[in-house]
Amino acid sequence: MNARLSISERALAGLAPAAEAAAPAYLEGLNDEQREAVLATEGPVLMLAGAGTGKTRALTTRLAHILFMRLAEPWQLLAVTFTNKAAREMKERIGALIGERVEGLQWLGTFHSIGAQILRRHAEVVGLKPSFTILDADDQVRLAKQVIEAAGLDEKRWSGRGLASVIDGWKNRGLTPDKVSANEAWHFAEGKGVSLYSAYQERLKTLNAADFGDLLLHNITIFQRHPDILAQYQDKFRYMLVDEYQDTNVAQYLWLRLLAQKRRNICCVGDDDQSIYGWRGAEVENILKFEKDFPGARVIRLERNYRSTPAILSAASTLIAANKTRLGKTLWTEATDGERVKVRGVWDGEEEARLIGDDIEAEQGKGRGLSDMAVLVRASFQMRAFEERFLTLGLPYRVVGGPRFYEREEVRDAVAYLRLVRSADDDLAFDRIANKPARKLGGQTMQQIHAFARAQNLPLTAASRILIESDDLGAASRGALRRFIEMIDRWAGAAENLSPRDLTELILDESGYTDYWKNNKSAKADSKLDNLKEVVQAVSEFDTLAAYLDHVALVADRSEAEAGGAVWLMTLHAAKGLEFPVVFLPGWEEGVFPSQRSLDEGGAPALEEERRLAYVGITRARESCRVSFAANRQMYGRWQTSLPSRFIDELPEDAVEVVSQPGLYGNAAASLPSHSRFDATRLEEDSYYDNPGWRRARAASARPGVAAPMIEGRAREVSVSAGAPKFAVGARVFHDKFGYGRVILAEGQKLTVDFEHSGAKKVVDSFLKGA
DNA sequence: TCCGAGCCACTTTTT
DNA sequence: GTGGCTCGGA
Repeated sequence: MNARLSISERALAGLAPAAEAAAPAYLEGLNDEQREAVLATEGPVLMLAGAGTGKTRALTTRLAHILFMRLAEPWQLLAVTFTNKAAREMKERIGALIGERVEGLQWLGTFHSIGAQILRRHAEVVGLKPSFTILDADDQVRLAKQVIEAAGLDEKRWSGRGLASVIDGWKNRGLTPDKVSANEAWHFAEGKGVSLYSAYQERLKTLNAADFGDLLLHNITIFQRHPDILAQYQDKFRYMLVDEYQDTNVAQYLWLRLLAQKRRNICCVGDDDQSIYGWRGAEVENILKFEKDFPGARVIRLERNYRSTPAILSAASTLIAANKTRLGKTLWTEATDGERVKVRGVWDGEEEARLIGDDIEAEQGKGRGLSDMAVLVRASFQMRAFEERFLTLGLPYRVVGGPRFYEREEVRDAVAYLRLVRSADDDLAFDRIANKPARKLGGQTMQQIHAFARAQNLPLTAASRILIESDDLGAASRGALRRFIEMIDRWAGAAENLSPRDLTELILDESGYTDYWKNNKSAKADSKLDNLKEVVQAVSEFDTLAAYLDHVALVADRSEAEAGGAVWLMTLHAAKGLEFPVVFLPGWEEGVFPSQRSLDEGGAPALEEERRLAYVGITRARESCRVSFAANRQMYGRWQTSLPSRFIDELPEDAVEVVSQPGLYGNAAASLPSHSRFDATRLEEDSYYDNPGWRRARAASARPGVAAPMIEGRAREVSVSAGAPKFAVGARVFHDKFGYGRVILAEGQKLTVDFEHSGAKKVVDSFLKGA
């Protein structure tokens, strides 16, 4: 074991005869595994950190420790994260430990921001100028579209979006056009995929631009072509730290491996059970094969959980154990009590939203803060039911996600002006704002400019300069184009003397862009103007236009209003890394979660990823975790009957409490003339409720004492209303699925209707409208 | 240039 | 059910 002691471990041991006594204060309060993760500074380390096990603490302490021990200076540490938020938090927490030296951590950031930093220094190696523009997803799609157009392909059949995503996929896997296999080239446009990819890359070079994928891919190319450059970084980075390693894609993996090859002081932190980004290129494989990639790697498991109750942990652990491809670890806690995971079956999506709303109000009544509660959904379309319900209740809520500030039309327009002023070759920016506001540069004129630029192989601005001196354009268009180009030139000149803020104000004013929205009478105009002011505000925080534009492209965080007192509503993906005392997990139905589409497209591995998503969901909860599923759900305007999610069956019985309502099934059903409402649904599909989860739900609800309704009052309402028929025999009705018909038999809620097109069917009254 | 009709698709989404 | 996009006409 001694041989495996790291420099820092030996250093610490050598500090004093009693190492314990000499241990620095920052090691106090760490458990054994965390401490091991902090001290094992030398050689490859894989830190498998389960949910809620104090990962962030361990890794920030580790970095601080390296600095305290003077094993490296701040600028010799490479620490990569996926999100800006994670990078920021890490920096703050290290700062709290080491003080102002934290400012020297210039290589702490996201993969993309660090990739961009390196690329700016060696841009010429891959044919770019150091001032290259970073394109966002939207620009990428536009560019891809142009490439498809230029190749004369049917744009309906082959969308820009499609090409962009195929190219993205290749870039995520570290493939430059020459490395894409012939077989894969068929993934797009019948074999033209690769030539389109090459054309796309050529266009990027002409535009002096890089997309997100390029930021890393170009790095790899540079490292491979110039071993001397690689060696320089290998020497520089004495210690490397990678957060969320399970989310790395192949390109990121290759990048890391190149950099770590020499010193091998790489510490990857992650949790294979929380890998939920496979669909955008993440390879769980990376974390699974770490020990193979780095022989002699030390694997440290953080399994002691400080977040959740035993029942929540047991539910999560049992569920995730059904996955085959995992390294395996078991969370444990010293906590002993706490409530079990509640599983509730409801009639439909609306009722689910209503009951969760009631639960939230009940918790609030008990003194729980609203921001202590979160509703986590699989897909954003599920949010609507909750928003509607919360609005009705007047319950403050906050949606995390959605369109981000820098993705909004007006913000992108304003930024496009700035981009064009900074880099005249930025054709995408030119295209975007040349005629916004309208300045007589309509589609006709723009097409002529494009055609000329393409023929001469020039950027649009350069082409425009020539065109305004020629007679190729009509007098009106020529004048309009001249005024536009002169405006750009004037701003570019002004940029020398003005602060970014003043320049931005000047541009927004002189271009007429602000007036464009002032004159717009739509309801959106006000908020658009506000957002423009926000842009000016944001710009004024930067010393140079270039710095601002990089910020926009790379650090464009969603602006999350930090207002307390609101229930959280977000997707499971967005919830990763967060925790809440009370978590609601609605929509656990086959088809919704696991998502049918995911299963169709990804098969067994995709199912495992869905299961990991369920695991992430459950482990967000500290005290209370409430899963629910609906028997019926309206999707895309159609009613669908659904099966409880297989994940519900995978939860351990003893950690779960099934909470159901009378009137749905169980006791109250017995009081109905012949069938429960659920029996009525069985008429349509007999096997739906013949599965273990459902049988268990029924059995549990029949057991007295276990199935106490969560909200008694409401539940009783449901059961009381269960007997009242809504339509009389002979009534004309409308059904979403079957159309018009006439009621021929009524038994409580269960009606037999003779439909005009599909004949007699047994249906439930709630699916019917009067007609 | 702008607006409405028709058509389509529709998980997750950082950088 | 809904929103986004395209196309054609005013």
